[in-house]
Amino acid sequence: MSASGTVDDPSEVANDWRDFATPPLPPILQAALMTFIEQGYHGTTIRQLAAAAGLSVPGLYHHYPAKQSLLVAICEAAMADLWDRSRAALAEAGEEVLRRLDLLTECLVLFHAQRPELAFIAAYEIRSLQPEAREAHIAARDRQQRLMDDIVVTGADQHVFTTPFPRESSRAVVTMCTGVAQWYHPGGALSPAELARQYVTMARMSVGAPRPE
Amino acid sequence: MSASGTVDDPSEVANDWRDFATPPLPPILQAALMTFIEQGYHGTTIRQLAAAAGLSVPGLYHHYPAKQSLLVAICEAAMADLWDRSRAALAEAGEEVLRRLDLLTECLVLFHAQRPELAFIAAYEIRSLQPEAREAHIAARDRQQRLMDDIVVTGADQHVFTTPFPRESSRAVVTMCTGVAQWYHPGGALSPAELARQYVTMARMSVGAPRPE
DNA sequence: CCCGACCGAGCGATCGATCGGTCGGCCAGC
DNA sequence: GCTGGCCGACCGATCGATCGCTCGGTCGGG
Repeated sequence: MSASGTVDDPSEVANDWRDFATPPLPPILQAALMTFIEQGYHGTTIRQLAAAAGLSVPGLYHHYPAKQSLLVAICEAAMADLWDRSRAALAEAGEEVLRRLDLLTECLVLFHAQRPELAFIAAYEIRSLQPEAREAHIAARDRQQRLMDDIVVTGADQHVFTTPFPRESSRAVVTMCTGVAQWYHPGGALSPAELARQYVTMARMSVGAPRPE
Repeated sequence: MSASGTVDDPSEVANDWRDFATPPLPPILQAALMTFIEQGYHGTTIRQLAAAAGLSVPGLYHHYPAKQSLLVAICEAAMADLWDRSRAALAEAGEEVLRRLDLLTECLVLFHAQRPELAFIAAYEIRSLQPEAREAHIAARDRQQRLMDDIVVTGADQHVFTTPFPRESSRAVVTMCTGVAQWYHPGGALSPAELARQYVTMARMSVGAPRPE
């Protein structure tokens, strides 16, 4: 909303889906995210959230009307960020299915390696969302999954991918990319870019596409 | 059915790792498991747990000394069950790495399809375990992961698997099998056995092994 | 002199856990 | 065959602590 100081201009993210320099969340939400990661949503108290944000309890309520709204804001930001990056990656990829598979896989791995906390909460705190927000979140997740489904099914139709089970292979590829968020942390042996290259190869193997050179 | 042993004999589970007929948990823990699935550990109250078990609050405390001990008991049962089945599957498989990959994959998929609730809690409620129990749980998980790691690394050494990244492929295979618990439910289009056959093929593709006929 | 940002104090509700019981079945002694 | 004692299973009532949240302020910048 504010014109001057915001760093998270959605068009900026969409134009460079490989860039993770700009923080994805305002400070209060970032502090809440880290606390939710460690203790879970229901395991975190309002007082802990306020302390993590460097505020008193009423100070926190001045910015967000309820504990639930913090989680909702985090989940919405996570899904929107991944969605924008995915669309940008597919726009860059063009129409060839193999290249679309490569870039969407790269995008998924980069996101889950660079924003593991965001991805973790968005994936495993769905139960803590109240019904309305949960439905919206699930719809966003299904829409995201469909990006990969379309690619793998199309590739199988065109006999570019030889998998006998396109839908299951698609789910498996997305699952293994999503799983990166559970163990990767930025100081690891592999850089996110190197990791993404490995996963591009593994994704190709999983759907029965030729390996890159 | 079997010539020796009773149905409750734990060695029987180890001897028939494909059988999921006998309930894995006593009724109170089973009720607690379903409640944890729906609302998470911290989101569940002692009163809900007691009601789900058909008991009063003190009645529940008569069987388990604390809320935490219910979660610990569930996690321990889950890890022990999967571990016993995996050992039995590998014992049946013999020494050939391809067959070891096939049977361990089948075992993982069957478990995660037949016991999705157990697998889900064991995987995503680790944060809710107190430090001591959490360490033991993580050790059990690492030991379980190592079963697949050894197979894939050995297969790559023997040039039976052509994957350029044995360790990463192993993690990817386990991740995609584990992911089954997140979406499969027993009334689905595929039976657990059919699903396992698909995943055996996908696991082979992921590590670069020849597909089955 | 007003308004957005923020805080100390405290609200009612609910949390996990505990206390002092009740009740039915089992078993030894006679 | 009866009885007194005992124990595991279970419960109503309630504990102190803590929960999410709110009220009535303070205070500095415009």
